[in-house]
Amino acid sequence: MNGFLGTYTVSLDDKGRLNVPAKFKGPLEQDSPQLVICVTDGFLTVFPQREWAANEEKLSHLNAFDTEDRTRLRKFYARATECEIKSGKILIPATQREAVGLKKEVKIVGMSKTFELWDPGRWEKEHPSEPMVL
Amino acid sequence: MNGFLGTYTVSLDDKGRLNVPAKFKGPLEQDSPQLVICVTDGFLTVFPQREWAANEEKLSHLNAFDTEDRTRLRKFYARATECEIKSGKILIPATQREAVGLKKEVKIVGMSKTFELWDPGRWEKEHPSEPMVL
DNA sequence: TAGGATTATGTCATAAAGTGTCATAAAGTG
DNA sequence: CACTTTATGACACTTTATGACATAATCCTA
Repeated sequence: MNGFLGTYTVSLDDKGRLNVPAKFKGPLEQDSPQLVICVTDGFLTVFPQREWAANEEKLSHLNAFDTEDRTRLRKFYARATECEIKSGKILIPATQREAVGLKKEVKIVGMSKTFELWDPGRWEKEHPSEPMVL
Repeated sequence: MNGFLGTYTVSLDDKGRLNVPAKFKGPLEQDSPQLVICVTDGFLTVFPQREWAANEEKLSHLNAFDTEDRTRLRKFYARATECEIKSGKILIPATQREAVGLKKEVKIVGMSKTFELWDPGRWEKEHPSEPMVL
């Protein structure tokens, strides 16, 4: 398994639930249904439970008594929400949908260990097609 | 075995499946049926599982928390899709077919470790026959 | 705290996309 | 030229995506 790969356009249902494409369901559900959704730079990042824990680990060296470190920690934690896959769907909390402007259509973009949710308009604007370079 | 060599013209069936020529089937299936198809510069690149993993390796120094690094990672991952050879055929996802303009006929071009899929028209335009020079 | 409103969840029906298999045609081989 | 392998199209069947709806949980106010 290569992790989350590719770009899909999927829909949110009337209640704001994301229909997770089949290719992402496997990896998500086998780990655990738990996941963390985090407001990043104009889009949402979805961490499977295990991956979130791994990242948290990396932040453990930061010092909660240091002002700058505290700011970094806060960025990480304050924008995150714990969610769950249920019946193959993920309910994206309204505040997070609004924070990045998600409407009916959503681009879901694999990033290997995590994946991202984008408003299609913003996605197009920030990712004009260019040749891939390794 | 010398890897993928040569140029063939093959067809996609009504559902967009590529009929893999016999010469490519062996190398593809003996490794593993898994492969990754990636939108490159106007054509598709097909990586056998193992080869993809090797390329991914090259990105391992990038930091998923850094905005710029993330952009590079995204270029790599977002254009890729995990696929599989099944019954000697590979389903090319509709989005990828559209991205590079594949219709019924496809040029399949060996590149040793990987191979490429081209729309014949574009192939001719970019590769007018000329003597080969090393 | 009861009741009404809002938000969440499960399930199903339908349409669309993906998959396996086979028959035939074409190409390659000795 | 007979035989084997390969490529292609067709079709039936399975899986997936989506919208809709019914039910359940939660929140809020009177």
